[in-house]
Amino acid sequence: MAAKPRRSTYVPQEIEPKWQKIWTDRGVMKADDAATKPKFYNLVMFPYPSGPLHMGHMRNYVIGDLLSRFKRMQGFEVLNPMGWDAFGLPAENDAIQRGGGVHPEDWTRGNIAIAKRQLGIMGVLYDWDREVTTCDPSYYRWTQDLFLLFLERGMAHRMMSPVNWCPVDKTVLANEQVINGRCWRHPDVEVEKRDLEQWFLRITTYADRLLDDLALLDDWPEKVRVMQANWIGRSHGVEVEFPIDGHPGESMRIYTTRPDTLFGVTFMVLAPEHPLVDKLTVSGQRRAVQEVVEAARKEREIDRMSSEVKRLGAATGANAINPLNGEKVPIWVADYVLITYGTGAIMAVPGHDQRDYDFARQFGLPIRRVIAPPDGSPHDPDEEIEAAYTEPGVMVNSGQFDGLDSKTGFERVADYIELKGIGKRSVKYRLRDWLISRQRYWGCPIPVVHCEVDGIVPVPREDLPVLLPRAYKPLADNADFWRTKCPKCGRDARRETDTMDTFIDSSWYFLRYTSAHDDTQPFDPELANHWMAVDQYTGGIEHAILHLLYSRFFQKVLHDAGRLEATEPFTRLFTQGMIKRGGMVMSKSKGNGVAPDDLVDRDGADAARIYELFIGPPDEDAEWSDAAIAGPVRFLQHVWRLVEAPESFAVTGSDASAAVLHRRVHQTIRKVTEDYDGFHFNTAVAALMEFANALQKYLQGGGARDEGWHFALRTLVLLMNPMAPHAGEELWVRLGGTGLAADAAWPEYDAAAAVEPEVTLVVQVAGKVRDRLTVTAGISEDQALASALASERVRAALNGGRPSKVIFIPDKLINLVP
RNA sequence: GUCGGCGUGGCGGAACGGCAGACGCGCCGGACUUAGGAUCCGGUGCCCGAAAGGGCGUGGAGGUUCAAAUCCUCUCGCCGACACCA
Repeated sequence: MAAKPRRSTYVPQEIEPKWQKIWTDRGVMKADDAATKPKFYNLVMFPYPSGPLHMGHMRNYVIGDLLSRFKRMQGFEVLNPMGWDAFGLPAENDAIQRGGGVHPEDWTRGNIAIAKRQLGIMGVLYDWDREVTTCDPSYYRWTQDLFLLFLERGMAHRMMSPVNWCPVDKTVLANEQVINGRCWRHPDVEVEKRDLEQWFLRITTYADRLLDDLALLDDWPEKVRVMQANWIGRSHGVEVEFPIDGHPGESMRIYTTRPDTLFGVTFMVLAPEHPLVDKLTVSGQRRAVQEVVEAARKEREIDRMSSEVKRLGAATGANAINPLNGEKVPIWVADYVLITYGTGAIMAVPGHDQRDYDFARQFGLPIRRVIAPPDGSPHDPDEEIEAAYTEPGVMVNSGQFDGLDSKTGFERVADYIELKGIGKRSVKYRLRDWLISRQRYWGCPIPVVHCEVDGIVPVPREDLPVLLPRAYKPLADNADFWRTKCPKCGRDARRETDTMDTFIDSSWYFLRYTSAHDDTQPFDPELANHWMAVDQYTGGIEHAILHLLYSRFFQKVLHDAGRLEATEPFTRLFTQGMIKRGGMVMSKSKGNGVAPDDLVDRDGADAARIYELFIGPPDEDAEWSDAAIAGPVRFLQHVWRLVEAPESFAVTGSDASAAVLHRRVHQTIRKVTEDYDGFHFNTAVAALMEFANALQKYLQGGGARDEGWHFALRTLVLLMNPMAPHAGEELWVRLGGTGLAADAAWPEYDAAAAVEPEVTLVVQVAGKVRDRLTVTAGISEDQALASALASERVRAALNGGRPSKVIFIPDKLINLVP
C-alpha cells in the first residue's frame, strides 16, 4: 500500500472534486432494478430551470442527498433520480425580457446545464442515467400518449370557458399575466374576457377518492392534508326548487347546506351570469340589473380581492315562492353569488349567514331569526340582530320543525323536501375540473386534430410525438404547424394549437424515472410497480395543493387503467421551509440569493451542506446568516484534526476514560440515527459537534489512541458522511477504511453500551430545584428519598419538616411536597 | 373573514409535562505566538450579592398539575394558505 496521504490542514478544495469524480466513475448512485435489497425510492421535487440555483433551492437537494446516502448505508437499494420541469411560461417571459434574442429552448437548456453543474459541486448525487427533461420529445411524447389515454377514458373533454385575452397580442393570458385587469406587457391595454373552447381533465370525477384517500396518507404533514381537503371542499347540502311567482312552470333551483334555515329565507339571489336573470327581470328593473351584470363582469377581470367591501346588487322585480311556507320572497341579482358553484343561485337567510346579512343590511332587506342558540335565549323573530348567527342551534319560527336541533332539522327538512319532490340531497365540491389548455408556445402540444367531418380526432399513437416546432410563436400563428390532414378521413384539417398546462408534465415524471429509456410506453408497469410508491418525497410547501393533487389524480387514473398497482404515489411527504435572507425569501428577483458556487469556493461544499442542515428545523423557514457558516467550517476542521493530527491536542488533564468514550460512541450513533430518521438534521449536527468535543476532551485527558479511539473516529466519520460526504470519504480512507464511505454499512448501536451508569437526580422541594444528586441509574424511590433527605440544602428548604407527598420520576427527579 | 403555523438570551436555535437556553454564531477575558479573522482554555439570560446563595425569567392574562416553554381558555403580534364555495 502506498504511503498514506498526510496533511494536517483541511482544504476542501483539494478533496471535493476528486471524490465527485470517483462517485460518478463508480456509479455510486445508480439504482439497480434487479437488486434483491429492499428498495427505497427517494425523490425530491424536480426544479424548474429558471436560472442558477441559490442556497434557498439547495436546501431541498441537500436534504434529499443526505437521505439517499443514509438509506444506502442502511442497506437499501435507493432510487434517487433527478430531472427538469422544463416547459413553462417563465422561459418565454425571460426570452422576451431579454429582447427576444434567446429561444425558450436554448434558455432552458442553458439553465439546466448550469443547475446540473451546481448540484455536482455541492456533492449532490443522482442516478443521472434516469434524467428526464419534460421539454424533450423523448419525454413529452409520453405526456401526449397519456393525454390520449385520458381522452379514451373520458377523462379529457372540451368545453367553453372564459379566458383572459390580450387584444394586442391576440393571445390568451394566464391569470398571473393579468395585472389589475391589464396585460402584463401592455399596461395601457385592458384584458378582455373571451369564451373559448378549452380542454379540461375531469378531476372532479375523483373528488371523493382524492379526499377520502387523504386518510391513508399518515406520513404526510397534517397541514398539507388539510389544505388539500379544503381545496376539494366537499359539502353536503340540499338542492331545492323555488317556484317563481307569475311564471308557471319556471323555477329557481338553489343549493344550501342549511336546509334547517329554510324558514328564514327573506330573499333569493341569482349570480349575474345566471340564465334566469334575463327571463325574470321586469322592465322597470332592467337597467339596474344590467348595471350589476356589467359591473360584475368587469370586476372579475379587475382585481377581485379588493372588491369585497361593497356588494353589487339589484332586484329583478320577480318573486320566488318558498316551497316550505308559501311565502313570496323577492329575487335579486348580486355579485356575491358565483355562477361556478352549486346552482349559481341561493336562498338568502340573513339571520344565519353573514354574507346574506351584510347584503340585507346594505339593501334594507328583512332579517329573520329561525335558529335560536341552544342556551334558550329569547328569539323574537323580528328583533334587531347585530350579526348573523351561524352556529348550530334550535329551530324556531319554522312551523312543524320548531324545536329540532340544527342537525336533526337538516335531516327532517331534507326528508320533507325529497318526499314532496321539490328537491334532493346533494354533494358539492369546491374543486373544479382542471383547465389544461394554454395558448402559448413553450409547452407540450395536445395531440389531437380538428376535422370538419370527424370532429376531434386523436393523433394516432404511432404518429407521436406531435413535435413542437422550433419557430418561437404561438402555435395558432404557425400555419406550418397546424395545417394537417385528418388521420381518419385524410381531408384537410387543423391541428390543435393548445399546449398543456405544465402541471401535467410534472404529474407523472416520478413514473418515468422508473424506466426512463423505455421507447415503447410512458413507463414499464413492472418497473413502476417495483419502485412505486415513492417512499420519501421532499419539496417545497408551495406545491402542497396543485402538484401533489394532480399527481395523486394521475396515479389513480393510471391505477384504474390497470397500469399501476399503487393508488397513492407518495407514501411519505416532507415539506421543507424556505431560506430567507434580509427577512425575504431568497430569490433571483429580490437579488438576495447566495450562490453555492461562491460558498464552495470559499468554505467547501461540505460546510455549505452542514450549514443548511444546521440552520434550523428543516420544516420551518430559516434566516440565512453569512457569518454563521463559520461554525460548520470549524467543525469540519476540528474533525479533520482529530483524525489527522490528534497530537495537536495537548494533554491538559488526566480524566480520560475508555468506558466513557465507548458509551459516548453508542449514544451518538443512537442520537444521529434517530435524528436522521426523524428529519431533525439540525440536532444531528449538534450531536456530532458534541461528539467531536468529547473526543477532544478524551485526548486532552490523556486518552490512549487505541482501537477504542479509532472505533470512535470511524464512527464519527460514517455518521457525518451523509451530511459531509467529501470529508467523509477522505477521512475514511485516511482511517484505513475499505471501499467507499458511501458504501459502508451504517453504524449500529448497542443499546446496553449506551446506558449511563450514573444519572443526575434533580431534587425539588415544592416544585423548586434545591439540589442535584449524582446517583446510580435505576435507584428506587426509597433510596432516592433517603439521598435527597441527606442533602443539607434540601433539609433547609423543608425547614426541618417531613414531606407530606413525594413524586418520584426514576432517574430524573424527585419532588418533595411539604 | 376561514383554516393552519410560529412567538424562548445580542442572533440561529435546543428542550416539547420533569435541571430552560444543548449545539453554533457573536461578544468578553486569558494562554500560545513576531503576528493572527488560526488554535487552545474560561466566561456569557436578567436582577440582588464580594462570595456562598437568593429572586425573576420562554409575547401577555388566566387555568389544570406535585411540576407548564410544553396541556387548556382568552388575548396580542408575526407569517403562510384559501379567499364571497351558500
